[in-house]
Amino acid sequence: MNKLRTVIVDDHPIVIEGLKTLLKNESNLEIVGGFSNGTQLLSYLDSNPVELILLDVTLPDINGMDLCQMIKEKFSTITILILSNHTERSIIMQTIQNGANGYLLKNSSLDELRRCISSAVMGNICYSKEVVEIISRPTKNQLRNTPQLTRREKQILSLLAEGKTSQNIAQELFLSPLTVDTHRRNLIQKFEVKNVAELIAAAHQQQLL
Amino acid sequence: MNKLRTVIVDDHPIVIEGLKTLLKNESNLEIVGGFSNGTQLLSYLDSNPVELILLDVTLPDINGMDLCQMIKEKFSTITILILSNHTERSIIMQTIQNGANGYLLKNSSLDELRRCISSAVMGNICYSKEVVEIISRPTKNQLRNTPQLTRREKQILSLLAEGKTSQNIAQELFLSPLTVDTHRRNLIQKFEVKNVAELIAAAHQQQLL
DNA sequence: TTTCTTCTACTGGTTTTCAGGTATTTTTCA
DNA sequence: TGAAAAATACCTGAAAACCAGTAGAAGAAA
Repeated sequence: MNKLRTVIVDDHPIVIEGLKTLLKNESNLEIVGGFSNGTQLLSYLDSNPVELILLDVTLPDINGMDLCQMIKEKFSTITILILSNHTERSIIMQTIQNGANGYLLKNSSLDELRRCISSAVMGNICYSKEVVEIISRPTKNQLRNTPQLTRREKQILSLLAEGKTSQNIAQELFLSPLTVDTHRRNLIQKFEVKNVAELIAAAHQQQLL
Repeated sequence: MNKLRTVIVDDHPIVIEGLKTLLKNESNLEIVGGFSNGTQLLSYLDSNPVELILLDVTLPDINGMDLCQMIKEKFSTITILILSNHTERSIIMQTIQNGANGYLLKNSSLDELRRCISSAVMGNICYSKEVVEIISRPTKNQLRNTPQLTRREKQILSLLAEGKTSQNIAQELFLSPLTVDTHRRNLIQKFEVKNVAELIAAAHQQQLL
């Protein structure tokens, strides 16, 4: 098997150099480039074959998440590993959703990096250990504040999220609008929010929609 | 290394039997039980050591996502692999968030199952190939319909999601409430929704909040 | 410099929500 | 079977949102 042509993208040149040094003895890959912004990377990709990209999220011009998506759209066969300091769940999830094949924190060990590279190249999605924890953890926190909803309340909640008015909902469910109003009011109370807009946002955050 | 004590949970007894047969020759694991609902599983776990659970999402009493969370809270060392037919992104994501160590579709090959088991046991999160695709795919579809928002609109959108009224927002941004109203109206138009409730839901779906 | 976009602000009228209650009837389940 | 929880329904008035259209000012881009 040929060596994987690999590029490193990070806004700190030091990190690029560090990674180059760290990886130069790897038998299965060959660092063919290092870039400190997205534009450079994109123009390089246009004229050079690359198999693996180690990509930072924080870049001066295009953020790594968007960049990831752009690359995947054009060159779907390239494997992209995100190498970042961001520990927020939402960022991790979004990179994955944008097609990244893995997510590592920058303090990951070389072993983990190796492991993720080979795993990702084989088509897996691979996370470093801390990242696995981050992904799994938040649920409990979220669920702690999650109010218990009755069946009817859940139903009305989702209809509200569809932009329906109490009137509409009442018609749909063969209820009095006043009843729907009551349920709506109970929902707002249970979630401790001010109005339906915030209710929807809260419900979404707690994955109830 | 000892064999992994493994249980299978699925509402179809046939699937349980099938998996047992399929896995009985695996050198690294030993099937110690098969259950067709969550309650049975939970009471078994209370008095028997288990290292690996192959878990279905659709169960008659407790759904697999919730069950997963309950197990992880009590027995955090148990590895849980979800084995399901559900191909909806949201379900996959939620099982992972609830602590599952992997997600496979039931039509996965034995090879994939083997691969995921060993990967998951080592602390990874592992998906079967189709699942990787599902996770990565939707972005484009979502982003296609995403309206372009101006800076002000984004700002007001997120304030609306906090449950603030036009009045509140106007005060906060030193604007006329009428102006805020206009922005709100433009947002509702751009997203092609009926009201703020639906607006928030739509914005959330498109990861704008 | 002109055009386009964005941000700003207004009029006037209708509909809906929100906040404070109260109260009866079903379900649920211990 | 009896209590608790859930679902149903009502009242009132104020506040807020929604609808439809218009339009000037500032800034960016062509």
